[in-house]
Amino acid sequence: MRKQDITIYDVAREAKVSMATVSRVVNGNTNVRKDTRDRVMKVINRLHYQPNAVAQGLASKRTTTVGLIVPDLTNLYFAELSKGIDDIALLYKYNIIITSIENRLMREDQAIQGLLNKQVDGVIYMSDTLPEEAVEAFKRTDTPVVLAGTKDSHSEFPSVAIDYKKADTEALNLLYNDGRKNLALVLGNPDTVVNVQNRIPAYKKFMSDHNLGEGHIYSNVKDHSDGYNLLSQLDQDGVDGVIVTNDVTAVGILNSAIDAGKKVPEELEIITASATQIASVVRPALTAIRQPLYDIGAVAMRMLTKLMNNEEVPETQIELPYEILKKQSTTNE
Amino acid sequence: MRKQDITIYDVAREAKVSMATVSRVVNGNTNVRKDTRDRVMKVINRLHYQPNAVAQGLASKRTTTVGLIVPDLTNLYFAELSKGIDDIALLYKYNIIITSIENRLMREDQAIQGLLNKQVDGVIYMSDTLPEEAVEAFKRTDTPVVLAGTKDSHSEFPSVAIDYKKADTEALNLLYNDGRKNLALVLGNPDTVVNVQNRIPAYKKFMSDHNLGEGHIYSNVKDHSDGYNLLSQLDQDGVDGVIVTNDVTAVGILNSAIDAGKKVPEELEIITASATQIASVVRPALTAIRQPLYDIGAVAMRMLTKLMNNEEVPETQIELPYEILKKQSTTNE
DNA sequence: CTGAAAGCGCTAACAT
DNA sequence: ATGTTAGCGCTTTCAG
Repeated sequence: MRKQDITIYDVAREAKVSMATVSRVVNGNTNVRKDTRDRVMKVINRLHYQPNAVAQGLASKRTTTVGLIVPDLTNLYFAELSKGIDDIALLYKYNIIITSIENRLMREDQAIQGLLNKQVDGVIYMSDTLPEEAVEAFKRTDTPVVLAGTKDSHSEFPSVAIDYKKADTEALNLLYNDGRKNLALVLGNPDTVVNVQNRIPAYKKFMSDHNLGEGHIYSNVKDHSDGYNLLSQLDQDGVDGVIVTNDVTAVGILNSAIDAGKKVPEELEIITASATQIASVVRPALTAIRQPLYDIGAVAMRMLTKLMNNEEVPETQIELPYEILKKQSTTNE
Repeated sequence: MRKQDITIYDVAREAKVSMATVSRVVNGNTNVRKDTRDRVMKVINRLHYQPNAVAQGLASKRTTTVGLIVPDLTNLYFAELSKGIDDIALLYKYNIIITSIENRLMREDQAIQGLLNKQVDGVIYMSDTLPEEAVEAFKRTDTPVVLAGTKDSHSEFPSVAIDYKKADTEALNLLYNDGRKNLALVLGNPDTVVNVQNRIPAYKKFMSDHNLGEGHIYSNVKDHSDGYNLLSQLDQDGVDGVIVTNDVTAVGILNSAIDAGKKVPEELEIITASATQIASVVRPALTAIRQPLYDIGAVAMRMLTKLMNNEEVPETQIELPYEILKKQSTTNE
């Protein structure tokens, strides 16, 4: 496979020690006399020896590799989560195998099984939907899993996220205080755990608490173009304030309004429930629930390192603080 | 490691065949009688046997894993490239190990070495800079490498990209035909191969061919805020048309202009040299050189699969067609 | 502190 | 068509 294939055996021979000793110095085992350690190190450097991680993995049953399951890399929401994960993984010397499941050729449970076959030491799961087969796949294994930026319906798995209910309620309240009474909620997939258990109930409760009627929930609005096309419906329904879960979708609505000569925020207020770089870069900039995506990823990965080392993890259901960033798509009165 | 650790040996015993035969059916080897194959398959399913990819990798010296080296996952340029890579990798059943090198804790050659230690079957390199140590690291190995969305200075490595010189010249010409004479070039890192060998020479040649003087090249303008702050300099230099390599940077300039009440495109035309989703989502939408990022990634990965199988690859320096997307940041007269 | 030896789970000749 | 037998390169008892 490699041009030069220096093995631990070559080093042992050259340094006149056993492979066991070489293994010890490679792994930083302290039970090696300083001068033998130095001698071995010298040979390692001279021969440019590099341990074969696959062989190490087979022998030690640890691959120092974690698997990431993510719907779509080109969605900045996941990219920013991944960055937090990646930085902490680097810190703890773990490699990352990424499996993208947007492609319909790959189901969630297949993705999980594939990672387990690769003997990853842990998995971070970022998809907003966790099908039953995926739950089963996780339960069949001892490999630890952490959910990042999402939750499962029974809180069976460790997770790092924010309090979506509270955040949405606060956002709705902002619109309400700006005088908006015809509030709408725009969702992508309406069947995700977060939507079913948090966003939709929070919305319904808010509407009923404030006697605002049934309101309007729009589902399956997933990208810029869906958002763009939704505007006419919003107009028709007389919506004057809207929470949009995905910020690219929110930008679609915004651009549609701009192109139609509809004033944002005067005639329509928009809040995106997940701010990525895109939300801050458009004009008018979008008021947003800022989830600490990088931190969510980082904390999730940190928790996973503990789980992989069988360390004590006192709290496995973590909620990080969010922030409501008031920008130009709300009047903020 | 796993709760249930069914090995090929267990299957062999239960199916009353040798492990070799089990291995054969697992790997789709045809030299197995149909009824034994069926019997083995039945046991595999009953026991939920899953091959240990690490052991397979050690024995076969192939890991069906490729390494990706990427500067920054949250840059859509790389995310879109990665998506193309990922889709083709899935098609050919390769897993992907991602190594991000933006973090200063990780040098290019260390990233490469790390991937080689993991015994990846191939590497796709996406960073726009390829330091000498990285070149050396690649040369020390037989593991194939493909550059995606970038080039190396001596065309030593297979690569998939576009003709940057031609594209830039065409973009400059568009500005010129719109009547702009004070043209500028805005770069991130000025020392990348693409900038040094393609963009800067193309710019200089264009300026001199059209007697437009020295022109202005601005370097190290890397993000939205850098772009935002650059506007005053552009004003000072009387620039009326600008090519910006990074589209987030371009948006920074655009937003700065909007906020300063400067009309785009009337007073300043902007073309971004790499269009991601962001370029099309801002208003006015950015005129752009549309690089087929997804395709570049896909073609690079496809080429890598051939290289990994020692197949013939007639052309290793591939240039894909680009497109100039005329949008609202140029007048397009 | 160091070495010998037995695997880790699988593939790949080589036999039969 | 199937079985036998060496490894792949390393870690990890177990002795000493």
